[in-house]
Amino acid sequence: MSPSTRTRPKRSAERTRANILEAAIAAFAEHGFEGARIDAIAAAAASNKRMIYVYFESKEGLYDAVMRAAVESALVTLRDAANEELPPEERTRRLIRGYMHFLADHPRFVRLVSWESLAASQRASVAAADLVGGGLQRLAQLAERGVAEGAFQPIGDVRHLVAAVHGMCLGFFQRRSLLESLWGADLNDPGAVDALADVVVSLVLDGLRRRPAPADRLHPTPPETAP
Amino acid sequence: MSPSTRTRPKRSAERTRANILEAAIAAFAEHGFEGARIDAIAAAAASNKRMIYVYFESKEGLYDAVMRAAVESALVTLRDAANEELPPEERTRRLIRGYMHFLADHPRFVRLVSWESLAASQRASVAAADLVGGGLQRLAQLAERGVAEGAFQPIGDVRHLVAAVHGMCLGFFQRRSLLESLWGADLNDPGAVDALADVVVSLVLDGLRRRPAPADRLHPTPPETAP
Amino acid sequence: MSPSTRTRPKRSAERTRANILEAAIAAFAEHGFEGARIDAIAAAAASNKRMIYVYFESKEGLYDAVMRAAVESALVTLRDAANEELPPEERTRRLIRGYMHFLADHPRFVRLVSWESLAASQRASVAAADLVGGGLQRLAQLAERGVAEGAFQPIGDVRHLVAAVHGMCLGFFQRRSLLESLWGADLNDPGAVDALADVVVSLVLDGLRRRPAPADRLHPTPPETAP
Amino acid sequence: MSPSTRTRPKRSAERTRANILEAAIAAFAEHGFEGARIDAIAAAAASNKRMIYVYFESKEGLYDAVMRAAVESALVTLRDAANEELPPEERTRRLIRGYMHFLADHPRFVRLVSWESLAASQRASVAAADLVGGGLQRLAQLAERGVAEGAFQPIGDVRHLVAAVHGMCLGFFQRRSLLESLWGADLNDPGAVDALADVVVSLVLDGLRRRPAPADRLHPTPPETAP
DNA sequence: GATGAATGAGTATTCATTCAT
DNA sequence: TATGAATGAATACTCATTCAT
Repeated sequence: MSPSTRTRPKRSAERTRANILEAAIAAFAEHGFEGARIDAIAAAAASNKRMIYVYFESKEGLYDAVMRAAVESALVTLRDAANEELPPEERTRRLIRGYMHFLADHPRFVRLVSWESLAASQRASVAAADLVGGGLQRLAQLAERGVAEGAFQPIGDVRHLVAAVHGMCLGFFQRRSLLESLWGADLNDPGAVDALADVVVSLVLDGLRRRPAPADRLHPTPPETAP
Repeated sequence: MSPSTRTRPKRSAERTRANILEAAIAAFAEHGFEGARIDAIAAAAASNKRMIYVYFESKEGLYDAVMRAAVESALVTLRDAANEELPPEERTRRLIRGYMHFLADHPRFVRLVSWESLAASQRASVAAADLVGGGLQRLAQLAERGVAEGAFQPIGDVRHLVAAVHGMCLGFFQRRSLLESLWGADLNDPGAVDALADVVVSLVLDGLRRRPAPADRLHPTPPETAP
Repeated sequence: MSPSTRTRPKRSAERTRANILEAAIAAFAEHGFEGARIDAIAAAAASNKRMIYVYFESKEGLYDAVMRAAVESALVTLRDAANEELPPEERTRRLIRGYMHFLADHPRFVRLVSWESLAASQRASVAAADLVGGGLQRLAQLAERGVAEGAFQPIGDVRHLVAAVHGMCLGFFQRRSLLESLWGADLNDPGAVDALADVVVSLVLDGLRRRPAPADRLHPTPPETAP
Repeated sequence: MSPSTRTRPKRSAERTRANILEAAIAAFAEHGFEGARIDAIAAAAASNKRMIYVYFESKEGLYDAVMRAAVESALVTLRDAANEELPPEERTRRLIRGYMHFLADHPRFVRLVSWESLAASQRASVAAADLVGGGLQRLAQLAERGVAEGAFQPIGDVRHLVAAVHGMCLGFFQRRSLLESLWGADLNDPGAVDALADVVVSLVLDGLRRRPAPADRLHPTPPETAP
């Protein structure tokens, strides 16, 4: 019995599972946990309702698998960007750009995370919270390194800062359609996403307040230390 | 006490309507449109299911009333803050602080808006979108005035900036419980909210990148104090 | 206390009752017992739901009153036509014409009777059955008098004949809209009703079969008495 | 007996569908559209409520299927009778007898058509109207052929005549229980139906008015016996 | 493993009817 | 007498889940 012949049925089983998962991702992203319909998922997967229960045990089980898959794919995509060795500012720019492009390219991920954060009180799918929590902590470490290296000034709690940046980036894509119609823009266009990312980067690095020419920079910014 | 002056009739349309609306706000905020149960709302309002249909026509009608009420309360709270005549930086600080305190004080509003933005593709409750859209546009005008007055440097599209700030503020409270447990903080504490708001304000006004202070920075920020 | 002042409230009470009854006739005629809505009737009567229960005790009570009123109005209209002293043929013509005009002028009566005959198995409103039954018996007596007077030939059971004629007449108006659209006719037009009545009269009196000229009429019709 | 040849699987879509349809025919015939209860139909079909929606989509869908089935069965039964090549009088007799026996044998059909004609204004189930309308037109053609062949004298509009006959026949069975109790007869007895049909036939062919027999009337009615 | 039929608990909605004023 | 609010039982319809083949 060659391994290839033994693999055939398993292949098809895996494919069924994958089809269901794919259909479920689409459904849960679109309608949320309550709104998604098992019937519709089975139909979209060109499979049978019973199979969902065979492979995933219940609607909740399926939902968990969906969240796990989404988080996993996010991790894979984002890990690389975070690990590059670059000067703090450039690393910041890269991270923000990378994250925003990921969000732009994965609207279903954005929606899944959003639904999940709303339902968090009721269901116990820790996956998403872990992802966000873990990601935020990692970013906080990077930011602290920037401070330690003297590139960044310490404003308040670094973890707050990180959460703020995360909110900015995610927010654009949570309100994607509203903003697109408000701006007459199309966030499928990578150029548009770059421009948006640049706004975030500028804001994070330089802020909004106009300041005098760099020639006479002698004191650190906090004005109350002045007199 | 004559019966005609009795102010608390047991059968009062207004009171019943208000009870139902209150219960519905809680339910829709907690479970979203699909997840909320008419039965539960009627029970929580200590009223009868039928009354919901008398006063609100349908679940969707009730939902619309809830959104309208939420948006209205938000507008009332925010209008004042936006209308004050103050120098741009101070106005910015006030607006951000005011908005964040509003969000901190109205977690149900945060959830309602979040559910709504997810369901926007399916339902046509324009209320929330209008609020956010309108609010963003108003803020954009304010920011542009700041630029015109020479207080702000123009970074990218002002509307992008405004959306970014909105995302920051709202994001904190969308992920409220996650962040609270991550930070060991309690966002019911006004002080904690102030601190968070200050991070946002600092970020918006000054950015993160450390730069030498200008020679003539002798006084606190308000520019109009310089003769 | 003059009778006129004492009558005032009674007048208004009677008027309320009459309004309700009128609205109920319309509603029951249009939608039948199950389909009629108490709410709609109260609204159409520009009165209050409670009044219906005050005056008629229940939906069924109201329905009974409606049937009684309908039957009564029918009796009033039809009694005269039947009591005239005329030769049998003319009386037949008059009766049929009169009945058909009554049906044409009272579509709600037609519908009420039709609903009732369908619901007869379930409700015990004998009124309509009595009317039809009583009317049929009266007609049967008239027909028998015609036979006794030698004007009519006895075909089968006279009661069958009467039921057949009743079915013809009523049937036109039970299928009124279908026939109107099929014929391109308008049964509100008295002329059209007359024409229709003439068909019935001709059929009843002379039948369809063409027969030889009247000159050589020597024997009574029944052919089996011939040889 | 191999399992594959087993003809009575406990789970058979067709059987379930048929059971539901049968139960629905009974229910709609008995109570009409509004009065029929989905719960009761499911119970009577020894099936599950859900199945009704799987097979028929909605109560209205089920009702349509019921009407379609009823009409179809009527058409099958009546088509043959109408297509026979016979002399006009005999064809008339056959048609009337056939139709009346069909009505006597299918009381549910009578009730369904009656409910439908009352509700016609509200629902759009064209089936029944089409049947009656189509049937009437076909009969009208037959009658006109009789006139053309010289067997019938033209009285008024042929279409009126046909509607009248239809009303007679249907009317007997719409008022079935009333007439049965009035006559002390049982219309389940084919003989009784025949007698009733003969009344209709006599009326249609010869009318009621007594007239002297024509000289050459030597033989019983069937004209083809005269050489 | 895969399929389609079946089910029971639940969901929004409606109705006739009855209080309270 | 009249009014408007309230109610509980029912009604059409839906869903996740489980048999039977």
